[in-house]
Amino acid sequence: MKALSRQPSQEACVPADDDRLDLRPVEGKGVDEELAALAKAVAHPARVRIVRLLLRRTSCMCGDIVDELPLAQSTVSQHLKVLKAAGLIRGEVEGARVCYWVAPRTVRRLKALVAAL
Amino acid sequence: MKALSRQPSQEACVPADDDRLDLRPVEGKGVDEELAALAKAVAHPARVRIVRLLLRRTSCMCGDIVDELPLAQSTVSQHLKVLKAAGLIRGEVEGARVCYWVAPRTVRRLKALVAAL
DNA sequence: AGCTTTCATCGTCTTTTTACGATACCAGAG
DNA sequence: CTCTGGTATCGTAAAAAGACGATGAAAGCT
Repeated sequence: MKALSRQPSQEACVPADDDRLDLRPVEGKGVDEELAALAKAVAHPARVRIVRLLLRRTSCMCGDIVDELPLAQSTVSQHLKVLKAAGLIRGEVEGARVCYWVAPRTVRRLKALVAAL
Repeated sequence: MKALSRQPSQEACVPADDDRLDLRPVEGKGVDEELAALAKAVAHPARVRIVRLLLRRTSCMCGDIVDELPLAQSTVSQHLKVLKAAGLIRGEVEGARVCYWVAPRTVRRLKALVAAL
């Protein structure tokens, strides 16, 4: 059933996310809310850390994130939930574990919105 | 007494903020907190709006911000306080009014930190 | 001196965030 | 099937954020 196991040692573990150019506007009424929402997702040191961890890792990383942070497992899980809700990361159940990776498209969007300031 | 009145129609109202290149690191322990703090300052639609307003205006803008937002004056004042505390904007009393402008250096710093993700 | 305008701060209330332990869930090992 | 390890979710508590009206302070006008 095509188990999509973590790629052993390739460039990154991002499952071919949308890589096209983003043509959406970078300012306007709704865009303010969009930027605010993305900024809020990153508005916590632990979540910044998580995003960085996922970006730097060549493999998918699962709950090893918990070991990297001085927080309880449930708290880390909450932060992951926030990041996922914002679309910054994605997660997929991998047997007993869960594999997380960043959503490059949303990260690019965040960069574009901030850069457009 | 050199009243520093709002420049009538020049490029921007930014009073010659530090314009040198920023050589501080863009990742690391303390940097996560720095980015988180800056992101938090922008993690609200009203504050994004304010920053944009101040960036786009050729004149300084004062409490006209209040007229642009669907919020009470005290609430807007609070948002301005948050932005000022984060170093993203600066304010100076101008007679009975207060002149706000963005701090380009901090905005650049934010852009650098996000771009480095 | 009074009055008005402009803005900040205070006090209060409501909502959201953050954090944790406890518990439930699910997949794999034995 | 039972146990175990890895996660998510629940319940709860504390803290912070967000919003508003009321009040206060300073400046300018009459």
